[in-house]
Amino acid sequence: MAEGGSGSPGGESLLFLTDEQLRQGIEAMFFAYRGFTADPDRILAEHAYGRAHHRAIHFINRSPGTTVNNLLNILGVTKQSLNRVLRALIGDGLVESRVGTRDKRERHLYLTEAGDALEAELSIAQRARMRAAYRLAGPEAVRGFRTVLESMMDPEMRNRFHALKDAAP
Amino acid sequence: MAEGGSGSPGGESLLFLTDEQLRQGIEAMFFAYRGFTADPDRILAEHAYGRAHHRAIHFINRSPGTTVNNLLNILGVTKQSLNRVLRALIGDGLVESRVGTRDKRERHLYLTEAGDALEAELSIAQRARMRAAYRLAGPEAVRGFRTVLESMMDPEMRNRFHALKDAAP
DNA sequence: CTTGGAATGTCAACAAGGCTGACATAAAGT
DNA sequence: ACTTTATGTCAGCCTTGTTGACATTCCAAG
Repeated sequence: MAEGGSGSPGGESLLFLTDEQLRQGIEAMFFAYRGFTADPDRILAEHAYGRAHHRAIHFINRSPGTTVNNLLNILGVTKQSLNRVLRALIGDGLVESRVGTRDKRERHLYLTEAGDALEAELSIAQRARMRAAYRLAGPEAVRGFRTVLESMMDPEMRNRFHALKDAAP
Repeated sequence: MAEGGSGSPGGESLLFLTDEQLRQGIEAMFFAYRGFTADPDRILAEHAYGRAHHRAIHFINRSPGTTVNNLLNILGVTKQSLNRVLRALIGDGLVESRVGTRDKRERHLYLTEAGDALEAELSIAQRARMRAAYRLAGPEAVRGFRTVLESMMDPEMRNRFHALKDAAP
């Protein structure tokens, strides 16, 4: 209506940009995300945790020693929200919080052995779903998948995503 | 660890199935979904609604006259949760609920003019983000994107997704 | 050395949107 | 006619997000 995405396509094949195609993409994102979180959600429920705990555990595992503030920016929640989750994880002995040596205001976060175990349980399940989808779709499709997802991110999030990627061995 | 996704790849190029690649895909999904919902979230906040309202509005628009139970299955929430959202939308005059003629137990849901207006506002914003991402990535990547997302869905959700697709003109 | 600002943590209150349980009503089956 | 099933509603609880206020601790600038 406003942008005329469903108008007559130009000379090239722009049929993949019609409103109907876009709507299907939107719905695909919705349904796929449900599948994406389904397996971890089941595991988390057994441990009386939620997605918020999963996210914290994931990114602490990804960047051991990360500060609370860094985690805050990655997760995009308030410190009060994150603090509630971290308190639970620290209290349950899954996460260790060490006062910074250089800057003692900072708390550096690490997974304990128990935290590592839960992280492994969660990520193995989530990777299994991902691996099955990747295998079924093939490498070509996976490249496209990654390309579109990156284009969909806010620029700031894209930077964080790349920073994480590049930090990996 | 458990499935050995990072072991030596087979004869073909299976490097896209390494744990590291899968982890990057997982993180890409997380960050992309944030972008995916960001624009609607902003609009919804102005109207004092949330994502739950958006989802209901989207699928009522997609299948006018759908029953509450059908919507329930698509959204994957309890009827009590959905009811709270529907009551608000009906009370605010965005959705109309008509008692079924054949089976009077059913309520058939329709968007009013006002509901249509909000739906348009939301979906225009969301499609704009999607369109930009699609255009940047190109048709080939979009095909891959769609393929991987479909493979990631639970089978039941994949069926619902296809049913919606095929119902479209 | 003092002070301002930044990083962290805590407490309290509140809202959105999940959930379960209890229940009313209409339709369908026996 | 009575029971069962399907559907929708209401009430209450929980997680996880939000703001606001405030204490603490420390670095760094004046």
